[in-house]
Amino acid sequence: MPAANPEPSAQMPSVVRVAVAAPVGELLDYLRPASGNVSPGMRVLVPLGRGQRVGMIAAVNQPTDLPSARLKRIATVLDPTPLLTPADLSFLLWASEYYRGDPGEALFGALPARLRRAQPLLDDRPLGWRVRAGAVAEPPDLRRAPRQGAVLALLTAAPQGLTDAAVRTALGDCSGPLRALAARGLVERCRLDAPAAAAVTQLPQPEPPPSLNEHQADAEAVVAASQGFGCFLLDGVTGSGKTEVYLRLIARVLDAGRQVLVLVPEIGLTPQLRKRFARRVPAPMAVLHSGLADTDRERAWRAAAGGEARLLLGTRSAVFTPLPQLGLVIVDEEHDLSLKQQEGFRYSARDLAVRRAQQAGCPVVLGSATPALETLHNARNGRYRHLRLPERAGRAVDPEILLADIRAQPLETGLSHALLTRMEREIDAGNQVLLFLNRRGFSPVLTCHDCGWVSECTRCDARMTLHRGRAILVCHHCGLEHRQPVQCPYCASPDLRPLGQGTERVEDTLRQRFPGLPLARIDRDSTRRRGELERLLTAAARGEHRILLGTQMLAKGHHLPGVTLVGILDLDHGLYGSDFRATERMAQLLVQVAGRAGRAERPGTVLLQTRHPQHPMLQLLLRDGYGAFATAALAEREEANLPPFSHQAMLRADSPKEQAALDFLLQALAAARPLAPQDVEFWGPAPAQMERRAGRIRAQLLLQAPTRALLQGVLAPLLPALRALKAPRELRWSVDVDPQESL
DNA sequence: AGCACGCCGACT
DNA sequence: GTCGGCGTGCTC
Repeated sequence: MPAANPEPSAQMPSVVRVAVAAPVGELLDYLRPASGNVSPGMRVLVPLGRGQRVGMIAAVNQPTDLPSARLKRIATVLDPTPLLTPADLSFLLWASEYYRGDPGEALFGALPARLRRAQPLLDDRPLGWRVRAGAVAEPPDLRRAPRQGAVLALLTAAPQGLTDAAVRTALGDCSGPLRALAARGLVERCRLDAPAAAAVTQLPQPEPPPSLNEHQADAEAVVAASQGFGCFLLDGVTGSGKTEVYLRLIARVLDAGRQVLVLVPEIGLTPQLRKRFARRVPAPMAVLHSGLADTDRERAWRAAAGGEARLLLGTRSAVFTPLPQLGLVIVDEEHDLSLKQQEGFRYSARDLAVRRAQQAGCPVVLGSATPALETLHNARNGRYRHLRLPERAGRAVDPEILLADIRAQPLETGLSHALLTRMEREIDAGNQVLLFLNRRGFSPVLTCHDCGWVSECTRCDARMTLHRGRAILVCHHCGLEHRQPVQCPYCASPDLRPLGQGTERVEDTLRQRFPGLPLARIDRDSTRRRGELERLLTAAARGEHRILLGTQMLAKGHHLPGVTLVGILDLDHGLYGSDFRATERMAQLLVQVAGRAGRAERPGTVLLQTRHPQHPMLQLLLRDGYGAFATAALAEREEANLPPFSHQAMLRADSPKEQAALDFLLQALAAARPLAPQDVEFWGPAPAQMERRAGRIRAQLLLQAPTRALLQGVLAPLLPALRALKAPRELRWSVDVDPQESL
């Protein structure tokens, strides 16, 4: 690109390519603004249709196919300097192309909320007051307002202005007098040029690092020795000290003057990790996750982009944050589903992290005790270096896993006699017990004993869950709520019975069975309040609760040293689930939950209740561990030609109208077939697993190709074709490249 | 996503 | 005869 020639000749109008904050699906061409310079990464206001929209310059001096009559001119340049570097832009545009998203959505999605609108960068200088220029030439009579007089005198003595805090320190609370003076036009609000408040946290004296065991040291050395880009799978059992390896690598990279990006699956994990990093990392750190207020988010983003923050810890969207000196990327719990965005722009933060490291020419470390089969496959075929931490750090012993065959067993609210007996034993011995049940609420369905009525959702093909504490029926798929009926809505019988159990019901039973014993239920309902999850887990880690009962939330990376027994109430749906990833998910969950037990010196036991104790994959997992399970599961995938041995894209459609989604996907199939080589397969269109959800009828069409390149080769021309299809307004559709859920 | 254009019902 | 319902199509 001829950078030396910013003003091209008049005959060949060079054009600026702009990503507009509207779902137009492509970059749009505009003429340079009448005045002012533009560079990629600056935001602009552009005319679009009748109105005006915010846009981001993606490229300048570009050729165009468009007749000049259709070209409009950039109206306003919003930023004096680019918000994103060319490298940021190329990464974001690559991502939007790979996931077939809208470039505008990708670019603006990467910005803090205020910057998505036309607002300027946040001004972090402290607010203060100063005397208005020329206002005191003729001092007014303030004898009857001595406080105003005092404030005015104070500010006159400090013509550059004083912060609110400085005024308060000198004269106490003066908000009234200041407002009065401002109303008279004597003083005004201003920004003071003091150092901006830090968006970064830093502790002055880091803790000394513990020594590494041999495996940790080897793993660390391998990554540290790598030059430029390299992808590493840090495959370490729970408690093997992955975080310690991260910390050593982070220290090296920070010492070398570069930045580090650490991605974690969920907000729930950030406070713990943040504290641990803060104790050990002697450099400014910023944190980014969805729980932050807009301004905090913008401060963290700016600190990262400006290079003040040396370490950025965040959830999936943090992968898009500009980090000009990126020297290391870490993805913790890389197998976790929440690293995949499941709505709108559907990207995998893990896969993008790899791409990002490649672009930055730095190593990326994917850490997990239960790596995704995709990742293991990459490690085994040599694309990733496979680093193993086979031992638990310290003196911790692997938990013993027992199966409880619950066929034809009497259960007490889903708890077998075997489990209850063991619970009593551990509790009597003063230990903690963790119970895992991945179903919140009281019972997944309410039925009428007389007529057989069931609590079906009116908008979904699903049952409404009884939440007895709140006395409501809730649909977990669309959020619909009803008051808990006191009699059958169909036959008016009062004999309504909850069927099956969720955590709320198990909690009830346990409180009756172990009266007075401290118990914590940890699920989405009990941790709705901000910081509640953190509070409960901290208390749990201190041993305050003797029984911990919870869902998925409880399975993720929290250190609970007092737990000696883990009871898994029901994972059977994972054994025969219809999604081809169901067993992989089941195995990961089982190993993750099991990992909560016996992390300290006390040996742990895991008791898994199942109706399929003979299931071969379950047997394999328990006998030979996750690695052996994964080998067998990968062999099955290869046999069936499923990912990672093929590559998929899911086309989904839904509409309130009965046939519309299927009709659209039939058109899509007709459009796609001619674009696809022989070895690209189409499955469907077919109704989705839950055909009706939130009042919409859903269908899907799966594309499967032997390589990513072939898949992308079909998607590239297919998307414009789909946008051109005539579809009724109420129909919605989406593409999901590398879908993680195929139902 | 906006925002207008468009072609069929109840109003002055 | 119009005002306007929201179905459909475009935006450089």
